[in-house]
This record gives sequence, C-alpha cells and structure tokens, in this order.
Amino acid sequence: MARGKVQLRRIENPVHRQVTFCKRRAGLLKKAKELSVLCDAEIGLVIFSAHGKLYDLATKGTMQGLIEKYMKSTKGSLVAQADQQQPILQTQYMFGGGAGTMNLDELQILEKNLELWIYHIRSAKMDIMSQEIQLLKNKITV
Amino acid sequence: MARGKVQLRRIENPVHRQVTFCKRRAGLLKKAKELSVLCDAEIGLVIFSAHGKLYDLATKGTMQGLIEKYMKSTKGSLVAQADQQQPILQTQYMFGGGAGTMNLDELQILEKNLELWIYHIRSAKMDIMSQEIQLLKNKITV
DNA sequence: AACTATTTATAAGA
DNA sequence: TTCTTATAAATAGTT
Repeated sequence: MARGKVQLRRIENPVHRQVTFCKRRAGLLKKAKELSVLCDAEIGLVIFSAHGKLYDLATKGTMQGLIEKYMKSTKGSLVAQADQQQPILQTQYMFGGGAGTMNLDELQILEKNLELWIYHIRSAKMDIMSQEIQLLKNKITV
Repeated sequence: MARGKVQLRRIENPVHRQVTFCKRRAGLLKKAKELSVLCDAEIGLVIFSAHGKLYDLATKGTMQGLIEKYMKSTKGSLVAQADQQQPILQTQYMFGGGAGTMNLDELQILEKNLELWIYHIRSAKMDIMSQEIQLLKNKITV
C-alpha cells in the first residue's frame, strides 16, 4: 500500500517477508484494538509466525475467557454438546485459571465433571462395541 | 480515517457505532487474511459484537486446531501443564473433532486421559486437605 | 529504523 | 443499506 501495489500471494524474499510481517502485524493489532474501543467489541487475535512464534491480543479480559466464550458460542465440540446436558463448560473455565487458583470446592466440581465425561465415553464405547458384535454375529449366521 | 480524524473512544451514537463496526470488521478480517497469505502466518481472529454476535476467521485449518496450538504454546493452563507429563493435549484434539468422529481406540485413549486427570485432581485435593488438617492441629496445640 | 510516495481504508454525506 | 468521495492511515520500496 505504498510505492507499489501488493500482490496477494506469499512474499518469496525472506527479508521482505519478515519486514512486512513486522509492519502488518503491528498494524493488525492496532486495528483490532481500535475496533474494540470504538465499537465496544470483544476481540481475540492470535498470530503464529511462519516459524511458530506467537503474538496475541485479547481485548476485555483474558484469551482463556474469550476461548471459553467462543466454544460456548459455536457449540461445535463434544465439550459444548455435553455442556447442554450438564454444566461441564465450567470445567473448561476452571482449567483456564490453572491448578494454582482452584480451591477445594472447585476441584470437587472438576472431579465430578471428569467422572461424568468418563461415563459418556464409556457409553460411546459400548455403542460401538455393540454394533461390532452385531456385525460379527450376522457374518456367522450368513 | 477520512473526512475527519478518529477519536480513540467508544462511539456514542449507536447508528454511527454500528456502521463503523461493519466497515472496520470487514477491514480487519481482510487485513488478517492478507497478513496470513503474504507472510505465511497462521491467524485466528474472534470478534464478539457488543450484542454478543460472533464473527471469526481462522487461516490455515480450523479455529479448534488453532486454539489447541495456542493452549500448547502458552502452557498457562492445567491442561497444558499436564500435557508436559503425559500426552493429554490429544484429548483436547479429540474433543475438537466431536464425538461422531471418534473410533474405539480414540475413545480408549480419551478415557485413560480423563482417568489421569482425575488422579491429578485428587492429588491436588489431598494437598489442600493435608494443609488444612495441619493448620487445625496447630490451633489445638497452641 | 526512518522516510515518503502511494495505496488502502474509511468517516461523513448522499 | 449501499455508493461516493475527501481525507486519514497504513505501508512498500528506498535510504
């Protein structure tokens, strides 16, 4: 966006690529902060460089909190599905805080939730095994 | 950034705020995509509007995958800590895929990992309880 | 790390 | 909402 139009493809020259990465990364983080402030939005931004270095930003609260909110919002995973049946998402929340911040009551809840997950896992295993047994039985009969 | 300088504070007029949110959100997503392509970076962007509506973008793979990579990279949570001792992060991975995609072996691993977590939780509970018992004993002696 | 010539984004207006 | 346009901001290439 200056002295030359930009081609939307990977910059092959490693030096140019690194410089552009620094500049645009700063720009993107700035824009994210601005949008959050101007429009009262909660924004999370995670950038991994090509070499795996992490840069991140979470406006309003922590990235962990945002990830939990995202998980809850998308409802796409088993964790989120289970949460619709039982308050398992709080487990995610507690993990987020780290072991050091958990008190006895929280550990108690976490333990119970894990036991509940194991129960669900075992149900799923049972289902699969039942199907396989039925399949084998059919083969023998035929 | 046009016909007037921007003040870095919440836009009070709700109509202006909404319009600016639309425009800048589109701009931010575009910039994120560009940075990813130009510099070969992996980027995750999550935007919650003030009213809680979600907009997101994950370049290279899924948001779930990126969240796992982020968790592993930050090592700030219990999950990440446990992962350094045992391959528990794969549990996160498996949750991401949803229950439907798990086969018997994967469920087996998941079950074992959950049992391991419970073991850790119970250790943490023991530590706390031991401390409290010691505290009470001291009070009686004094 | 600075400097600018340009491109791009966008605030205000229609 | 969408288009237009005057300007502010970002940044590619250069030093």
